[in-house]
Amino acid sequence: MSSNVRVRFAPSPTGYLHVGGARTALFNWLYARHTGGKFILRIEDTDKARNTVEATQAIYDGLRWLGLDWDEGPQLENEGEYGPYFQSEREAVYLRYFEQLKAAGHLYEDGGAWRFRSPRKTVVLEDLVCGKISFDLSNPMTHPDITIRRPDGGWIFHFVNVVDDIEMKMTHVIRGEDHLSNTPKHIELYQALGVEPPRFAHIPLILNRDGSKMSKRDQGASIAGYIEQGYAPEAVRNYLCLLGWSPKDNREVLDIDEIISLFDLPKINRRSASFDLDKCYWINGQYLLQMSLDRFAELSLPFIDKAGIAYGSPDALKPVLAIVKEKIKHLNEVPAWIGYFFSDAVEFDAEAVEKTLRKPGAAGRLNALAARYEALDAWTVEALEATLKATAVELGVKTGELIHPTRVSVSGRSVGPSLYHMLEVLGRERTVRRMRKAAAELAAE
RNA sequence: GACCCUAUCGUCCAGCGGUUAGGACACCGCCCUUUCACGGCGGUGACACGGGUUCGAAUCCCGUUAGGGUCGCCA
Repeated sequence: MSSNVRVRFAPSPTGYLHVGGARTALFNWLYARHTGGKFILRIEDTDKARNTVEATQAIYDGLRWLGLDWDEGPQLENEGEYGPYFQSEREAVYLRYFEQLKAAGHLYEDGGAWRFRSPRKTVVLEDLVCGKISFDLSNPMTHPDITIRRPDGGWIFHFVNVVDDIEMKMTHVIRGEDHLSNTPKHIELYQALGVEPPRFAHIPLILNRDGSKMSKRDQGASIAGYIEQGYAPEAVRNYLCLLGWSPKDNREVLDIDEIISLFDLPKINRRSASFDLDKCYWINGQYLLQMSLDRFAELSLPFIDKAGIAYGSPDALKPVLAIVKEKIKHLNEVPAWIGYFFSDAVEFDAEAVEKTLRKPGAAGRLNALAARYEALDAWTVEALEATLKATAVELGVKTGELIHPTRVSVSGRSVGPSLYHMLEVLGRERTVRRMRKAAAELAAE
């Protein structure tokens, strides 16, 4: 399916990609993919002070991480036919439109700056999300003429935004509701330029749990934070889709292809949404649980490498990841869950040692089980379990008296994957050695 | 202050004139499991308030209140 729909995400470089911005980009992207139209990225860098290479990079990184690929814009082999896609490089275009407005008498000078003279009428907006809204702009006190050019020649957002949307042939403008009140002014500009305005869709804002506006410092505000904490991009994207949109049938964990086919502008809520990190966390766990081992390994690798775990080859990693995968909620937890599989320098959790290893008789039980394990024919999950249970009967203790000390002695932790699977992957030699070492250290105390 | 938007469990989302107001997260029980999770079952918990319209209103209208947004030579 293809169409003439053209939508854009037009961020200004601020050094990070805000979840609100990411969600706006996402909805634009969804609409483009749903309609078979084009998704355009344009960098609104008219504010030279904040405009840095790193700040722009953060936008690319965030969008790419979320899988929001753009069809026209920076960083592409073929940027597209309506470039440049940086406002800082579009001076000539703005000048042309500026002269056009001036010649038609829409502009007047004010202290070196240039203002647009409002026609002072009622402007009616047919918003795809908010419906029909009329704005009475007749009072200059409450609706002053907007400035479009500074005395230093710099351009103002309202003007360049409209000019670019005209030049880049946008059919729909999907943006945050914070622009709703600016829209009648933009429409006046379109009309003065003799251009039919695009269709507008103002999407609700994302707020904090307490209803306050989300700022850079708030938990979950920056996309970079999700990357660092080990969220799966598909999970965050899924969660963001649910903020203001739903498939209307109570389903929540949805494949992106299905979301694309179901997504549409009129189905977007009008109510602003509070950001719920708990739910995002839950969705992430669902994705981790359901994803393939290969994908899990791919996403885990950066965290494993960063922790400096010497795993040898990726093949050695797979069996370990396979048994911890279902336990993990955040990818950044992976190193702590797998470290003891790749190093004998096991970190012992003080509380776990205290509660299980230091119990009376633990050393003796570990040695007894270690001896049975050393003599075991087949090192399999089934044999490991049967032997442990038989040993417990022999010793006249509950199986837990064996399971817990064994777990802590080999992994240093009281939580982990299923014990028998863990031992199977760890191997006989290391298992027995670690159990005996722990027993010896306990005896020496 | 003016203008604009919004108002269903703590949070997200269903509901679009007749429902015991549904699902999810979180929370609390129980089950499963001798770790931690997953999973299963159950529970607490909402139509902001006041007027209309209607046989009948969470749903439509008006007002009040509350929250948010805009009113820049920021974007």
